[in-house]
Amino acid sequence: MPKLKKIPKPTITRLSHYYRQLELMSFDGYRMVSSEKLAWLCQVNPAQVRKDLGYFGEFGIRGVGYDVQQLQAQIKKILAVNRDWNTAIAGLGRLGSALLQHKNLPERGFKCVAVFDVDPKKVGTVTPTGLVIKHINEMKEAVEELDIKIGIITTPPAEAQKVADYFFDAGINAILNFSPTRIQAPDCCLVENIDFTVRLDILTYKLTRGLN
Amino acid sequence: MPKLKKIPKPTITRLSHYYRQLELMSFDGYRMVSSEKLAWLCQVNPAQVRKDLGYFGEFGIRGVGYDVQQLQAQIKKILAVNRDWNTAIAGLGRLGSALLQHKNLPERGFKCVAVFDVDPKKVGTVTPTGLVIKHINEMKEAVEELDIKIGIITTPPAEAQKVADYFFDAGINAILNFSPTRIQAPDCCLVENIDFTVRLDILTYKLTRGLN
DNA sequence: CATTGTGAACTCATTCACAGCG
DNA sequence: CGCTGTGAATGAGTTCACAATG
Repeated sequence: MPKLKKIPKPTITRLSHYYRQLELMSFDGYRMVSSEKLAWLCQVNPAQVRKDLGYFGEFGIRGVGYDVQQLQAQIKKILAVNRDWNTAIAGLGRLGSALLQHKNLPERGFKCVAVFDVDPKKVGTVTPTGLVIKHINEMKEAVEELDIKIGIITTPPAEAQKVADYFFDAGINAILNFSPTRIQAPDCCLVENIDFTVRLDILTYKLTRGLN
Repeated sequence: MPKLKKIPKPTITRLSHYYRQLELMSFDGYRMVSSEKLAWLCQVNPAQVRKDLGYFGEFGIRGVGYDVQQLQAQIKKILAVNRDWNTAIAGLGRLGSALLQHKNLPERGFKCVAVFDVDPKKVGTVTPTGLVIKHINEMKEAVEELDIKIGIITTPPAEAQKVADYFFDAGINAILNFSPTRIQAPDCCLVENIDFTVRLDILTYKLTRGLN
């Protein structure tokens, strides 16, 4: 019985990692897994695994462990990835195109159903995935028509906020932002940032201090 | 005088954000900034900004604020990005190619000086940036010769660990991993992961719970 | 006198340790 | 008996609140 307690943000991140490992184990034919083994695979503490799962229910069998497929299904439901999610990519440079054709995303249920740009050379042309590139001012109609739930921003930094505002305006309230910009969003909206240079900065910092 | 206290990991991430905002402000001609303004720009608490900086020294002027350019220079030094860092990309699919040609990275001093793949169709050919694609078993020599410090992995997940091991073996101990794989690394080595699907999972989770 | 720098208070997250149970 | 589930203990990180000061 799910304790109604506040769930730590890092728990969600870890659930995603558990999910992937369970997927791999399932592939490899494993039927059961202990918190210890799953923890080892995800490089966390076994108690952490049990606590994380404990926020959402009792999924294990004492003395035995967790049923791999069953736990996978449970986490799928928790993360709400037991369904497809339509996405749209704005900014069809090299990075945007790479994401568009990235196998991983549709496999996991993230379908890119629309792409936007402002470059007149691109707008109107067809992507390798068979989508006609739309102008960002066509966003509102596209979002409604195609039931888009997540906006992915791969524009240059200078354009990112503008594009985000278009997305919000079109009724999207979840954004995955690849541009190195802090996006200002309304309270009702979510932004997840993926910023390479921040991660590289962390590496250089640690490389020059005595590691860790 | 830098207090010799343990520095929280999130502090480094935020320093990178401060750095970018200072860069932008510097561009826009601002000379001074208060912790309050910088905090607002980075969407954090002003006390957080002061505490973060406080770990490394006293950079401000009481009653006035911080000198934009000076603070920028200080953070540059802290993050060790006041110099160039040579990188290598392994896995020249669409994502790897996109990163290779990404303007942002060389601008910030991250120079890709070598690229690796295993595909015989790719090895030996020349990238748009003028690099001859090498086979991963040529890594050791390349790393020494070209003084590569950071390895970037953009291979499919199944190859990631193998490529990481090649990197470690070649004497690299910092890796930026774009494949959705938990990489096992020796204690002396650093891995930063950039995993889109985890971030998308966070969005879907939050979208289906009452936001946040 | 506005704003920094920082100990102290607080909030959030992880780990321990063991009771509960199949 | 072994492993889960969880309250209690610990640890990490953030925010408060105010003294220090240019």
